[in-house]
Amino acid sequence: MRSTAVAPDAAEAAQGARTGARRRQLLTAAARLMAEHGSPNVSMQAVADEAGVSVGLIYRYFGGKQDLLQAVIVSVLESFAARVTEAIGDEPDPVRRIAAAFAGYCDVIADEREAALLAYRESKSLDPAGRHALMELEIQTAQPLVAAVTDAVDAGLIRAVNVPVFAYQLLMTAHSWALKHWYFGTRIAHADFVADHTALALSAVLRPETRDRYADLLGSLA
Amino acid sequence: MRSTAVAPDAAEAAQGARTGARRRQLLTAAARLMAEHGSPNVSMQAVADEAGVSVGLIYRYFGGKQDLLQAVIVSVLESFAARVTEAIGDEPDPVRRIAAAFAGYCDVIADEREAALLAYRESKSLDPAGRHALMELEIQTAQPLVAAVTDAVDAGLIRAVNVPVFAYQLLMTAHSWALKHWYFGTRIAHADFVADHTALALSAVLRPETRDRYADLLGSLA
Amino acid sequence: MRSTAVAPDAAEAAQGARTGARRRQLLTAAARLMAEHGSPNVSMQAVADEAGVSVGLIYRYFGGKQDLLQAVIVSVLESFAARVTEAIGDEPDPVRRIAAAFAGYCDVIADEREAALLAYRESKSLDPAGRHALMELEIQTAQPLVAAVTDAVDAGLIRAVNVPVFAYQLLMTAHSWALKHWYFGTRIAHADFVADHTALALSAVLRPETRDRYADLLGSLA
Amino acid sequence: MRSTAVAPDAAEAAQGARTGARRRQLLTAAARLMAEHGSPNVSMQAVADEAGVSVGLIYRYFGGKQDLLQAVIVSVLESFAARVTEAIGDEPDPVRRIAAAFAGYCDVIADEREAALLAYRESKSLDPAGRHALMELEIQTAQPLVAAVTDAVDAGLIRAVNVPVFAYQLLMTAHSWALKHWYFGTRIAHADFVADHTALALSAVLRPETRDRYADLLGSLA
DNA sequence: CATGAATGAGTGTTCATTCAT
DNA sequence: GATGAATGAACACTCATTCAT
Repeated sequence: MRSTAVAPDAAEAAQGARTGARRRQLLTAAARLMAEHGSPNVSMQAVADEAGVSVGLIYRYFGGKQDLLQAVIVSVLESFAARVTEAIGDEPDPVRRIAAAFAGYCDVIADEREAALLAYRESKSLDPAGRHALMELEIQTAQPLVAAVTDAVDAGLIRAVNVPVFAYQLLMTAHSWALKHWYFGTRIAHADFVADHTALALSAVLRPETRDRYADLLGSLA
Repeated sequence: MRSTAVAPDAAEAAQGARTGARRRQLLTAAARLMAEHGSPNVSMQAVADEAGVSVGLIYRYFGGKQDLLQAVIVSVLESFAARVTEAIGDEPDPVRRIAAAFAGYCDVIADEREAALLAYRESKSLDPAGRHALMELEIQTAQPLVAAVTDAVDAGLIRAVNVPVFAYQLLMTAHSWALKHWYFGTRIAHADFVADHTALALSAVLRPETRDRYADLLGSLA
Repeated sequence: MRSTAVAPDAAEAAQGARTGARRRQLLTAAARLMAEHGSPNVSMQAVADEAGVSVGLIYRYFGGKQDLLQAVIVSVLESFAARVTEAIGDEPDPVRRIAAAFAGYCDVIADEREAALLAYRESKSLDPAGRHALMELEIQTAQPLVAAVTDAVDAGLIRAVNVPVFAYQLLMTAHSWALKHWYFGTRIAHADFVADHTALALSAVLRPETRDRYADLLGSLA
Repeated sequence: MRSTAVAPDAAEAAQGARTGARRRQLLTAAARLMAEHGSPNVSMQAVADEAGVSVGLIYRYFGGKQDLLQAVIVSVLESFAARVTEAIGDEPDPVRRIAAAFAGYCDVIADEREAALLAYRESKSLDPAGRHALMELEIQTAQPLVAAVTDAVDAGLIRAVNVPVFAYQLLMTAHSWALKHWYFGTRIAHADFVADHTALALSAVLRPETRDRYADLLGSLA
């Protein structure tokens, strides 16, 4: 180290920032390519080229290709979780919070359809530890929705459904826009897709006495 | 050779049978390995070993690895379609036919969980023609369900839902048992999973005046 | 053997004839393909297909691919030798016999240009014995020419040239039509090529006192 | 690194030099093996072993086996052209320049007999573009000879022969030392081969009035 | 920190050859 | 004689990974 004029901790912080930037740069490049072509069809050289760096550099920031793949998926899921949390905001009504969370999931996935498929496609080639980390992350991402459903049940607004089953149903529905985009893409607008599924899901669980209160969410099923 | 008087077409049939048997043998081996490890992680040598034949032989029956992969997926989907059709039987009531078809899908997928994931994971690496063939097949497989929903709407038994959206919702739900088995597997029995989702789906669309007739399908949501 | 009514030796002769026919059939097919694509690019399967038989059958008539290749080259060279001998006829004048032999070589090679290149291209992949056999054959094929030159020298019609050098010069010239066809093919008609080279060669060696006698062969160099 | 002040272009030049050295190293190894065994009988692994590097490295410098083969042939022909040009020197007399060029060709080919055969044997397996490049190169290589013959005709020193036919005759004669070395090698010394053919060729075309001037080139045919 | 040349194990694929029928 | 299914060694080529600079 030639320059000793910088305080160690400041240097570390600066380095940490630079390190974080590099990681993000590499993750973005890798995510773009892997989402488009599938991780096995993306060479480390291609990632390096996309990021505008040399191959060797990737190994300073990631342990290897598998590690990079896992980091990519984690970063994708984390960004999903963040966007969903933001989408819900501070809606106090549990039922409307369910609808908001569902819409949030749907929008995020519609925005990053290819990225959303990554986890489905590639988790098989992750090691058990990586797979477990992913599951934890996904459960966390689902948490806002699970909490909203629990609240709605506790508040007597909806029937006493099996909470995880119902919540994951909504999650899978959001995912299905990506998974079956070849089917839905040409048959229904995304906004209608979200509205229809919101109506279907709520129609299934709303107590008769609360249906009127959410008529706007039930649409034609009101 | 039992007899030299055998008619040529019988001989051809015998050869055809042998050829068909080999194909099936190879497809089975490939399906097992690819379902377990993912096609990119399965070498042709591994498939040959699993099938107990030499590598070269695979190329007599399939054009290459991609062709083999596609044949595996097609054969899986075809067997799914056949089993679903059989599961429905000749139920005359459209609503009960929906329930039967859904249960059929769920059971098939529960039986062959790993195989069901193949199409999701690997279709990215198929050529456009292959992908298109797969989509056609999946649409065909969904047909019984779509028809049942259409009949139920026409008969005025359920509300006027968007048929493909509702039908694919059920399909995705069936698939979700495989896609999220790490989650559901330890939290709910498959039979309960099917019953809960049947109840949820029907509860969402049954007209108030017909709910009583299908109370057995609605379970706790009746 | 069902039919025992045929005398053994007649049967053998018939069999020999059939065997010969098969060999020729296979050689023709192999020669066509190997001349066009080069022996390494021709599979045994391709030869079998071209000949309309099964792969296995080739191994009843030839020891393997190398043996087949050698047989092909030998058969080509033999047919060349036969055609050259025929072309010379019974010309009594040694000088005109040189010209006739040279023209014969040239014509044969022009007729079967691709076949003529086989020996040049493929002899490297023959075993020493095969290579030696080929050399013997080529020397035999050159014999009429060597004899004619020797006679012309002995008769005092041409200068005392180094016979093999001069004869092989003519042979190589004939071959050069095939070897450099990409060059000559678009620049000179084959008849002119032959005439020009006949004139050049004879002009080099004819004694002054005999030039007039062969003015027709010397053309513009007369 | 002698100095860190080295200008960028110097660094680039150093790298270019290293790259060039590697290419040459690989070309030399490939040329040696392919000339000896024929390109189809030389595996990339064998080339790598011969060059003392790993297989993968070859693909950094050449596009593949075909590209390597073509590069080998091109490099051989280029070195031939260079040596021939050098051999001719600045001989002013057109006839003597013909003799010098011919001798140059002969010597180069005698020196690198095996390499000279490469183009003949392997050009069939080149793609059309590669073949075309080779033809261009060969025409360039022949240029000094063609020019010399043209000059000799224009100067009235030799008869009005068909220039390309006569020039290529000489070229083919030079090549024939390599093509038919199994024949000539044991029958005539290379120096005599060159002298005899020089005499033959000039004897064919020299005008009577100039023969005396070149008696030294005509040898026994004077 | 950053580069990219170098490695070598591993891949999909071909094909000469054999042999049961 | 004739077939063609089956073999398995060999090939060209790729790419994750390392390390000298």
